[in-house]
Amino acid sequence: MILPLSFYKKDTVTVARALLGAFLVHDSPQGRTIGRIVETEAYLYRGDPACHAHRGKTKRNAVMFGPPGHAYIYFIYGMYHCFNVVTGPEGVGEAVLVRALEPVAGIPLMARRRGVTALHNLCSGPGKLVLAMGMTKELNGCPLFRGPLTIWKAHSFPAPRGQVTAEAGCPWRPGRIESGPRIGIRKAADLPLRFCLKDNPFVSRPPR
DNA sequence: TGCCTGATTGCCT
DNA sequence: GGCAATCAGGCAA
Repeated sequence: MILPLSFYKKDTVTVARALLGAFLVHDSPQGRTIGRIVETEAYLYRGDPACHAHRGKTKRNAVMFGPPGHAYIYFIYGMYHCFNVVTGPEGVGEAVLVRALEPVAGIPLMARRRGVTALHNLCSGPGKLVLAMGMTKELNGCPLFRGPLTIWKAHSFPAPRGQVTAEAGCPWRPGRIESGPRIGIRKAADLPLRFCLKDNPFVSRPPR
């Protein structure tokens, strides 16, 4: 079941936690890839200087101020992109950064796109997973409940050809979520807005 | 294992 | 003009 628009209308931290275990599905011309979300970060409109929207709407962050349930993909460090899920009502700039996936399907395609083969290295970082999933800036602003890029509820994805990874049937439970400070930011570096599945080997780095 | 650095470019001050 | 929600590789311990 594809997560409906209503899923994204809850508050941003709730969405960041609820996305853990869900499946990100991208149908590209090269084929389908699927990854299970295992690490997220929340970026809040108010009281969070690290949030792109903190200083108001600009050309770059405009999508964050649009309706929830859409992709916010931005260019960073001259060579990478990061994928976010827009949350909060229209006019409020909040989003959830997806930081790591557990590869589920289309793994050979992911490996080709990344130029590496180790499973735990395919999607273990925000820049890595965008490459592995074949997402581009063209998807910036696209809805996540219809179209080529969708997010499916944990436990609900009908695995292709009956193939399921061992972890695919193991969605998040409250006790299995760990939180801590976000990664790679200087401002508001102490806020505990990073969430990941406890002991999951596919996170970008283990929580401190 | 872990720290440090270079690569590379669009956007904002 | 400087920075940025990153990554891979090099080098030291």
